[in-house]
Amino acid sequence: MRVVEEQPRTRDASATRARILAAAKSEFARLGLAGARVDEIAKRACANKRMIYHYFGGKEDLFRTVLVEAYLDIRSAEQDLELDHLPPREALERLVRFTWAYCLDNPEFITLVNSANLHRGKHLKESERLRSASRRFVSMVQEVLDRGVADGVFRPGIDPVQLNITIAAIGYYYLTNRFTGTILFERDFMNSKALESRLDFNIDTVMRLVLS
Amino acid sequence: MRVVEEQPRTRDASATRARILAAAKSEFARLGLAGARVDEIAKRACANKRMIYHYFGGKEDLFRTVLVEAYLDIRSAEQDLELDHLPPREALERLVRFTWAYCLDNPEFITLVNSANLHRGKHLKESERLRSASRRFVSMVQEVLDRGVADGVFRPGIDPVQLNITIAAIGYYYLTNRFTGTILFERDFMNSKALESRLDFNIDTVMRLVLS
DNA sequence: GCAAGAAGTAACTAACTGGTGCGCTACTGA
DNA sequence: TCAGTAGCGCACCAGTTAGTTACTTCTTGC
Repeated sequence: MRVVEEQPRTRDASATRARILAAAKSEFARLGLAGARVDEIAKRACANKRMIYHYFGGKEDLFRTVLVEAYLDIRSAEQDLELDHLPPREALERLVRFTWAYCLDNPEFITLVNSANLHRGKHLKESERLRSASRRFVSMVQEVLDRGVADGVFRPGIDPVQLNITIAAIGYYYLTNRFTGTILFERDFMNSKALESRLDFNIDTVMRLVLS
Repeated sequence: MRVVEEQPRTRDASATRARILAAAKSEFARLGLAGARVDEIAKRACANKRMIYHYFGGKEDLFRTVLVEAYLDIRSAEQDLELDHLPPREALERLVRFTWAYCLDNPEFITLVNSANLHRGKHLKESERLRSASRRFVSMVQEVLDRGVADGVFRPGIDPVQLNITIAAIGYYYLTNRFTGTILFERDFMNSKALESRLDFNIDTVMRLVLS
């Protein structure tokens, strides 16, 4: 049982840290690592710039923290899907829907990942925590595939990593390139009908890929 | 033995312009719009910074030019595929292989497109030339689909734009996110065997999607 | 109640960055 | 031949940027 809440302190290290992190996430997502400004992050966090250096060390380290947290967030959300409680087909469809919805609801995630890769992944290299979370995720998908094969609904021999990449790709690409896509293909990528069509198309793509 | 070539002119506007454009493409691709440095571009182009402002107006305009040229290049290469000379299945497989190979051989293209979208496509907005090139491309794919349906090998009702997006996505995503992918999934994304597997997987994905 | 450390602030700096003013030089057309 | 122009280079600027120094203020354990 939570005792007293804790009275509104004028100083609150963890709250300040969290505000900085949120502001940084938003700014790095909006402008990239090079484009984001430390002063602006501090301003938006209603914190003094000095605090960024105090809590995170520097701009690059702040970016690293933001990035790792963003990845841990999605991995954690994936675990909550509880795919093992569903029949294989439904489980897979649920994963496709989730991946799509997550990118839609967390547009910063996409641009952060893009920035991370622009910098050749160097901000992610050390994180064992992330690697093990990813391992869990792959096993989860592997398990769905195995059950599907056992039930005779999925064809055997599908690599869960390739499948994951494809599921992410068909949603992620559409959303990250929505601006150039809208211009080049002269259609609105983001109205609700377009979004619905794309999701349907993606579910269809994945199902045709795995069904036996 | 070097033949005449064209005598080494001390001044060559179009050559200088081209060197700047090439250096800019490389730098913008490597570091993004905000990360690239005008001084560095000039240095790598063996040109004076002043020339960048003379030929292109400014950093943003230079980026716009680089971006439009990059898009025109891929659209032009797509037209050279001559898909209409091939049976529908072969035509489509050829397109998938081409898209993959193009991203592999022109890694700058991917990061330039990412940068363009980070800036919400604003550098592409005016280019009618690009829109019409894209229109031609979509018709080309539409025509392949139509022939496939007529031949009874493809199922009807497939949207060529959605198909294009998917073909691009499954290659592009793998390559643009190869750094984080390599780390998270603990496998080398770029050795020749991995690349071959991915291409096979992608061809399979697209074929299963369209075959009747 | 008080010392000590943690949270927070403001002003500063050294280096950098996009962009220019201006003059020099080679080519070209009449 | 020679004036005009386009290509080019130097040196500079004003604004910005990541990071720091030196300080004050609050909180907490004892």
